[in-house]
Amino acid sequence: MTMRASDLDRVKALPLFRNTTPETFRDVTGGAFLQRFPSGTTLLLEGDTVDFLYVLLDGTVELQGSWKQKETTLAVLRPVSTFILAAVVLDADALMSAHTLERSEILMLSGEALRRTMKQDPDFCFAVAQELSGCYRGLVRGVKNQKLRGGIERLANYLITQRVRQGQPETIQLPHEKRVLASLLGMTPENLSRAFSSLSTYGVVVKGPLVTIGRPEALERLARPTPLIDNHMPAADTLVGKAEAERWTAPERTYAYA
Amino acid sequence: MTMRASDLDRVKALPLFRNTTPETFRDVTGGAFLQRFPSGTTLLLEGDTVDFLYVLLDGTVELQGSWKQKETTLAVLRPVSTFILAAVVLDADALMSAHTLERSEILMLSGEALRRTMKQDPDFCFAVAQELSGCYRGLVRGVKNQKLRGGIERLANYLITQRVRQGQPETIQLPHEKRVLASLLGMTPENLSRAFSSLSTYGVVVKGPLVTIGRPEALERLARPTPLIDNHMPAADTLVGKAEAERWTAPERTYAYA
DNA sequence: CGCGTTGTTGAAGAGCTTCAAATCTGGTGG
DNA sequence: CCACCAGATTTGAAGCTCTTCAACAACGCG
Repeated sequence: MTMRASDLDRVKALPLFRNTTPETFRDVTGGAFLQRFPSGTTLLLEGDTVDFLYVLLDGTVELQGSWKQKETTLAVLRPVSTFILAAVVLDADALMSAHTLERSEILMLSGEALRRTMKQDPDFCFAVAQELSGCYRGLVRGVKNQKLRGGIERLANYLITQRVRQGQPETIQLPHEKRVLASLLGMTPENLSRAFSSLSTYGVVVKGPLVTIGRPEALERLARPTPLIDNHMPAADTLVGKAEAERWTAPERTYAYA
Repeated sequence: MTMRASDLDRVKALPLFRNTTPETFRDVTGGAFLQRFPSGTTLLLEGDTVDFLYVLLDGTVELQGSWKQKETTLAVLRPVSTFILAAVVLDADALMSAHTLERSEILMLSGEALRRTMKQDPDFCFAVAQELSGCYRGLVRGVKNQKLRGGIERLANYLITQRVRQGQPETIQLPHEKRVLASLLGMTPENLSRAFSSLSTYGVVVKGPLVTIGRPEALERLARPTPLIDNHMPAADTLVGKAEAERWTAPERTYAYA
């Protein structure tokens, strides 16, 4: 319950709230409360009624879906991210469950208040629509990634995306356990392990959570990232020509829950 | 360009417009125009700038994504459906291409006008947010379907969904070519053909576009449909108990582009 | 009726999963 | 601080699923 002013500032900095008036922001965050959860806590189960918009302020949250004893990871969230916005807007049941992968700090905003405020403030409502559009497009990218690429290709593209996000270092750090990554990429842990081995041909060396990408160009030739799936800006020197470079200008925001 | 009044009525009946004021409806449909396209026409390519919200009034449209000479079907739309709403809201490039599978009638609404109207009418903006939420949730279902189920299971569930939508007849009709269905289900045409054969064990008999489901209970035991993925209401007599039945009450609208 | 497209079937092989066992690793209690 | 343990990762072997290629059959449109 002890909410630091800096926490609210971080929430205010989210695209969803960046341009809201102070009044609207107060309306939405009015009945909000901050909670701390230990690692491994289940926040929400598939099918649960959703009463709050969650905002992850610190820690890591995994969203997953399940069927017949199988589970799959739909997204791994890091601060600062909102989640289950769509269920809140529709006042519907959750389609995925959420649980913490680390000790986490989560702000819970009243869904009721959010819907009410949307109807009062068209600018805020528009921001919600934009956020939802971005989430939707993130999922479209995810489906294309899943249906059009094989496991090794998905891993290769994942590594390239991470490299870009981490500032193009030679060695990147995997942001979570490999079994979670495997589930996110739609494969078994064993298969992920073997996929990493296959990539040694392309200069990829794995040491625990550290992955060294020795020959980025070789990896990119295999991965063939595209802005229509991967939504990131690659290193300029890996691009073939100006025409191709232009396709990469102005990447959208990334939506982690995609 | 000849737009019948009945066409506008059908658009007005869409969830997106059902509760809008006549003024707002006029604002959005103001500069709209109706176009007729022959079968096989490409309406939009991945990466294209999107200037219009499309409304399919008659015919069939396929949405697909591609990568490295591969293509996959993301949705098959039938009247009355809107598409590429998310790209319009963000004024962004299309992530999927669209083309007609039959001669089609399509209404094109100005994206500019749509965005302007959203900012003026909070109720309409809220309706857009609801629509986007539904689209998002449709995709979440799609990802779960794709990642958690094998090919035969996806086909079995597809057949059950069709049976429900067509009013539980013993014999259903496939709404499009099998190769399109295969792509939608994320498999090759050959594999779909073999999947149909496998289902003969469960009372499924295929004759061209007609599929007879001889033993629905057997098929459901294999398919195990769930409201957290399939979003339809099954026949009451296939449910095991009251508790399970309750999980199926109040299905959401279905979003075909999911 | 003919031809091109669509659908089916067979065989081969690539990709992925499962099971089992052998490390490896991080975190905990002493 | 260290030994220990549970869980995570890797590796191997076997088997299943799915794709690919090729050939053939069926269908539908002109």
